[in-house]
Amino acid sequence: MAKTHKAIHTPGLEGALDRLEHLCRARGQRLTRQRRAVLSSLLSAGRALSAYELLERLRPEDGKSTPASVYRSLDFLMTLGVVHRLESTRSFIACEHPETPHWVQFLICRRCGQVVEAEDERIAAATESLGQRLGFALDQRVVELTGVCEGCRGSAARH
Amino acid sequence: MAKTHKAIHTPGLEGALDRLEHLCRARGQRLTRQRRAVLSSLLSAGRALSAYELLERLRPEDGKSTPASVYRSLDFLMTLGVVHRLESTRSFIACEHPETPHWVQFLICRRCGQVVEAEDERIAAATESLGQRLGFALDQRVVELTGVCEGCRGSAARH
DNA sequence: GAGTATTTGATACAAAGTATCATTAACCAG
DNA sequence: CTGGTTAATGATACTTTGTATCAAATACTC
Ligand SMILES: [Zn+2]
Ligand SMILES: [Zn+2]
Ligand SMILES: [Zn+2]
Ligand SMILES: [Zn+2]
Repeated sequence: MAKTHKAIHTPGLEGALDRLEHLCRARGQRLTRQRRAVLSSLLSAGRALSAYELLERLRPEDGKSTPASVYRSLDFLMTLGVVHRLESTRSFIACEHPETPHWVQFLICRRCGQVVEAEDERIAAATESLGQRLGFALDQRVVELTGVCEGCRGSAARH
Repeated sequence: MAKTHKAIHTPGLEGALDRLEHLCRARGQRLTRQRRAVLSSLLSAGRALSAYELLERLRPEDGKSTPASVYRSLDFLMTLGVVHRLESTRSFIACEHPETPHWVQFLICRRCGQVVEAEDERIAAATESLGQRLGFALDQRVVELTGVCEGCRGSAARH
């Protein structure tokens, strides 16, 4: 009944959890067990998960998680910027470079589900300038580019 | 019991329905009453509607519409390019310039719900080039920029 | 270690989207 | 203007995704 963390070796997991702790402290917000579990689950998944997939991964460790509580934790982690939501797949993914606040773009492979988080300055500049030109004060930018990744195209001779 | 169309005067409605007819004919696809009704309902709404809002607007004229059939019509109209789906608000909107196939961006006002459909070349070029750089063959680009429109900022002195 | 405000658990529900299969209707040919 | 054919719809039931409410638990401060 050792209750030590499972020694999953996800690169950067420890660092990410430390960062989470600091972020919470800096903002005077509480770091709860579930918030930690949600982030760490997303990190070790290594891919985007729906809220309910996430819930299932939490269950073994924490049988009393509910959809509402998972969504609450996800919302919290998103305001901290350490988790992003993919609108076009209704799923959530851990941020790949949460050091800085950022406007990012996602590239999503429709075959293997791989998601790459990019931070392209041309896109950032172009969207910002479009917003200004049309008189919008933007506060959220969803840029999700779906297609087929290189690997999948390679292994797609037929079909 | 006159079953003539209601004489709603939405600018461009007739033109849009004609275009729909031609598109269907050109592709050898069927133009059904419901498909016409869905497009015309979206057009006269003049804003984005959720599938269920749309369903309610269809009901008075066509009491036997169901969610499934509405979604089917929407999917059809989207493949034709005359309707777009807004991922970030889970809603649908008639295309504002369906003449040409296009990659568009949406600006969405979070206060009044206004949606502007833009076709910005810098964004198109930048996203395409990002895709190439990362090895993705893109087939879908979701660019949805949310903020507050000029009008709403004006009338927002307080709050 | 106790106090307090925040978070969570439990429950129930709302909203969004899909599967299946028998029936209907759009289109075409004649 | 018939039918005949095939794609689309209707009916039904269900899955997935997301929220509201309020009492109980817990993270943080002192
Ligand atoms: Zn990020
Ligand atoms: Zn792939
Ligand atoms: Zn359009
Ligand atoms: Zn507005």
